[in-house]
Amino acid sequence: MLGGMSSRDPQAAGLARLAGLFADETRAACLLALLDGRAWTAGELARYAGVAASTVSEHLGKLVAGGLLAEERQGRHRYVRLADARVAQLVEDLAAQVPAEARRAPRGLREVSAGSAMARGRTCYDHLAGRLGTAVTDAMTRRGLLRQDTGFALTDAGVEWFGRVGIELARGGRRPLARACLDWTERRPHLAGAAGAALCRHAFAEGWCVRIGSGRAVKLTAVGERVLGEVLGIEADEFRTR
Amino acid sequence: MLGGMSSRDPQAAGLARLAGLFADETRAACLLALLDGRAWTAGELARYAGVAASTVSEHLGKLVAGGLLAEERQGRHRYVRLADARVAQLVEDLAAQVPAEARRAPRGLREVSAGSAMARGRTCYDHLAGRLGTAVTDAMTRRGLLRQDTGFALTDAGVEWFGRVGIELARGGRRPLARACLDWTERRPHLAGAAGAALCRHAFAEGWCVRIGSGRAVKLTAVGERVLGEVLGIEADEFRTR
DNA sequence: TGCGCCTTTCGGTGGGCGCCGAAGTGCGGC
DNA sequence: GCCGCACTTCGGCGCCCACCGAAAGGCGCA
Repeated sequence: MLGGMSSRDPQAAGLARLAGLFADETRAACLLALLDGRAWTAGELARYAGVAASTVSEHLGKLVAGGLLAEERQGRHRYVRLADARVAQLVEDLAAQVPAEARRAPRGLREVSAGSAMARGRTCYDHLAGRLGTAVTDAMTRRGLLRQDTGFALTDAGVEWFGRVGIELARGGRRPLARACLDWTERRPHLAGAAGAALCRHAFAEGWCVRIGSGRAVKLTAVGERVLGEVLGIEADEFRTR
Repeated sequence: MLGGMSSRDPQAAGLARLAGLFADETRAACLLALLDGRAWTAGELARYAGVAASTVSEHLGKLVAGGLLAEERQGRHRYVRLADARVAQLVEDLAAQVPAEARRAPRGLREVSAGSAMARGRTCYDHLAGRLGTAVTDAMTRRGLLRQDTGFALTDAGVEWFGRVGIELARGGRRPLARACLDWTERRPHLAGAAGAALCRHAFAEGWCVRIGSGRAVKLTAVGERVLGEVLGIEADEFRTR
């Protein structure tokens, strides 16, 4: 009936090719690392993933060719980052389906404290995640700014809230204003989309939170704790206990 | 530095393993076929994918072991279907990222007419898609039953509408009531989630639409055209023109 | 009970690909 | 202008895996 079976169904072939980009442990590790939304050099990724520089170079070539990464050459460095928010969402969606038992149990004091810092707060591409992210999302839901009972959308009061706090929402773009992103550590949704990104950007700009070291972990400042208490009514211990 | 590099990062390993299930053209073709939400036998999938029965049998074993498919043995037949709505959403999400140019251009009159039937209306796992799906979604948005401007959620009026039409919404489940599903043919979102599934189930039960032959294409009946005009104000030609 | 269909198991084959080290290229710094 | 560092290219190795045909297993039907 058919011999070599070259290109039977382009849809299936495209899906397989796309999935193939994720289907390698080293490439998957790179994509997960890049979920912090920042640009990494090839060498950093090689050290992070524990493979030779030549190996990671080939992987990055495939990921760029496949449209998942954007690259920027600066002198002798090659910086790569996730191509756009759609790619970031795809990585999130796939990672969220990974069975929970396949998570790493931290070994040693160093990893435990790094892990708990990540659990407290971190960036997820361009928005806030961890307990910090879910606490903000829950508070917005409690206050009627966000509704999750019939889907996931800002309410009119929520749109107004953004304006009152001084965060500009870019309407009209192709990107949805609000969307749910499943949190790995909390196993509950937090606010993503254009509004989540704007909120995160504002939080850093206003000093509500700062990055811890060079990682994706994020720490709430004293200012941030006070402001979030004022504008969202979040109690201070909500960021610590669960 | 490191020899075998066994299990470096369980998260990355899990992601790679999951993606690996999609990363084969034959398995991808099976998953896309199963997106119609129904159960297929192993033999049907083998013929559809154009490979030997023994080959598809091995693939199904992996997909079941990986949790993507559920199987049911009936006599000498092995029926498989997508494990749950989460898996279906994952397949949709991945398929939606496939570059548009990788779509199959239909060849021959038979494929053209089958393709246009699919474009008019079809099921997408457990909800309606194609022009039928987007027409319903657009009408609900126009009437203020669904809001897409600040996310994607039913409004209070929308919840009430479901009750008035006689569709029971299962609240309280883990599944979101409304969620957007990107349509391949229309390139626009349509209603998915628990509400989309309930609407689709109701539409079939009330004879608003029927399946064409044994495929996933769906045809609106005269009754359905009239009822949708009454309850959503959809003009008849909205299903045909775009 | 025996035949036929659907499915599975098994052995074998070929190709694809992830990995490395070594050599090469280009840029920055001393 | 030379050295060093970041990255890339290349050759080669080894493993994994999709594929098939042949044979075996299980079930329905006559």
